[in-house]
Amino acid sequence: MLDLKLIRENPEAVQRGLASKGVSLDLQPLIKLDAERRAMLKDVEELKARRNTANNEIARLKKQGKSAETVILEMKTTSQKISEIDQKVGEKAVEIEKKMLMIPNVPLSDVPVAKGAEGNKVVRTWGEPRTFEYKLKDHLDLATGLGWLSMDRGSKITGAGFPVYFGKGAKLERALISFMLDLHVKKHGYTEVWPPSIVNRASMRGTGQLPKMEQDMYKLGDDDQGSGDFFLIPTAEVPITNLLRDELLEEKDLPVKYTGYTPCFRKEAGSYGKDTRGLSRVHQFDKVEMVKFVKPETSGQELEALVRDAEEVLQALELPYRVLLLGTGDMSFAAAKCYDLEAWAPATKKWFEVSSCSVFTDFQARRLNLRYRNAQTQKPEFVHTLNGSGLALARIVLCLLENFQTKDGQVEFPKALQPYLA
RNA sequence: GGAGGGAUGGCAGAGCGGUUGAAUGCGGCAGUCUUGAAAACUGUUAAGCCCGCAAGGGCUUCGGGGGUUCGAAUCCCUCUCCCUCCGCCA
Repeated sequence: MLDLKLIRENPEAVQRGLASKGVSLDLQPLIKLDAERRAMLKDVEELKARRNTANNEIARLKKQGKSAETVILEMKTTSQKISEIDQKVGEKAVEIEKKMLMIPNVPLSDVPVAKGAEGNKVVRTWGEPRTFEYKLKDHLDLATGLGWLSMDRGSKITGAGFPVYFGKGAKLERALISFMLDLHVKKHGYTEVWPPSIVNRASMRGTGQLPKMEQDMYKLGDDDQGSGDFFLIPTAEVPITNLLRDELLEEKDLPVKYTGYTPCFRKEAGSYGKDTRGLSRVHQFDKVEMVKFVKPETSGQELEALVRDAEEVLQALELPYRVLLLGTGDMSFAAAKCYDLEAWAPATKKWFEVSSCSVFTDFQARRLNLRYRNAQTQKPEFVHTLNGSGLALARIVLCLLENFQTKDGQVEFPKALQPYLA
């Protein structure tokens, strides 16, 4: 959520920021609603001030044993008026919030402005795509042939896009999860978290998946209005970031760094037929995520550190990759700045996004009502939140299979992984 | 699933229709003492919103929503969550 005050006082700048994200949204109706609400608020607050003094008056009169009838009579009509205006103010506030929740975050000033993916910039690459003197199988043929993966059986028991792993394929998932968590915990100083994979509506709203992207989420329960409905998480970002929702942290406790594994569930509505072979785009996959809560002034450097933490996994796995700084047109709803890591798949001959590292500035913190007490001013301020995949498994498996297959159709996994596969 | 008890400030915990925004303790901050620290003592310390250049003023908030009342942290209804006991269960 953006700061309403910012929108009120600096609508042009906000409008420009939104436009760079490809969002054409007229802020004027919102600004008008806000002005109307504040005007009414002023009226009702005056009435309430009068009521408060009258209440004291009544109490005093009663204590003295005098009659308070005239004041009470006056207050009857005043209270009536108050509740009428209060209701209108409340209606405006609901409308305002509804609009506010639909407005995306604005990009930071150093994000390249572009309409679509063409604005993305490769900021660095690591490793050389290997060349092979023998013909490569793509990951699907390879893994299916080895008996490690079955998309067909996944379709049978659930539906298209739900992979089933067997034998070494299954163990590979477990190995990657352990390997990544160990790296982030032991080397990068994150605290390991094992959260639920089902969250409530408030959590989905807190990180920004709702209300905008509801059609992309798997939803449980049939209660559309109430708070009792649940969602399967699309990423561990949701449960882990919401862990601290509605809390007031101490500055000395920042940064808070969590890492956790969860399965991820995505409907991927509207992306059928696009890049869907094998493991490249599935409805359920495993992911290790990193989440950070930081002081605002450090969030820039924390983003760079986050990207490096994710890169280190790829380096340890010896997978050639490139780092993309996303342009304004390709960024997600809540992000202010985002780097994607893409690993090379030599048989499919494509770069696959295996990590996305973003800073959300105070956008999520506002929705989450997550603040810290500034040690100097002693005032609560919103934290900045960040998260990044470290990394997303299905596609990493895809890349590992294609990069490390041998001439005889086997797979020789990178050294770092071998202790976990033993 | 059944039966009870509870939810109050950063935390712990009083209050149970009218000077209660809320006692007290802890924590935080400032000071006294001290070579310095600790201890002790003194003072101070909620958040959000609105008006205002500011000084300052006002409103709201005692889990969420609704109701009763001139007036609700306090009474009623409802939802959510937590605790205890019983049942069921990996």
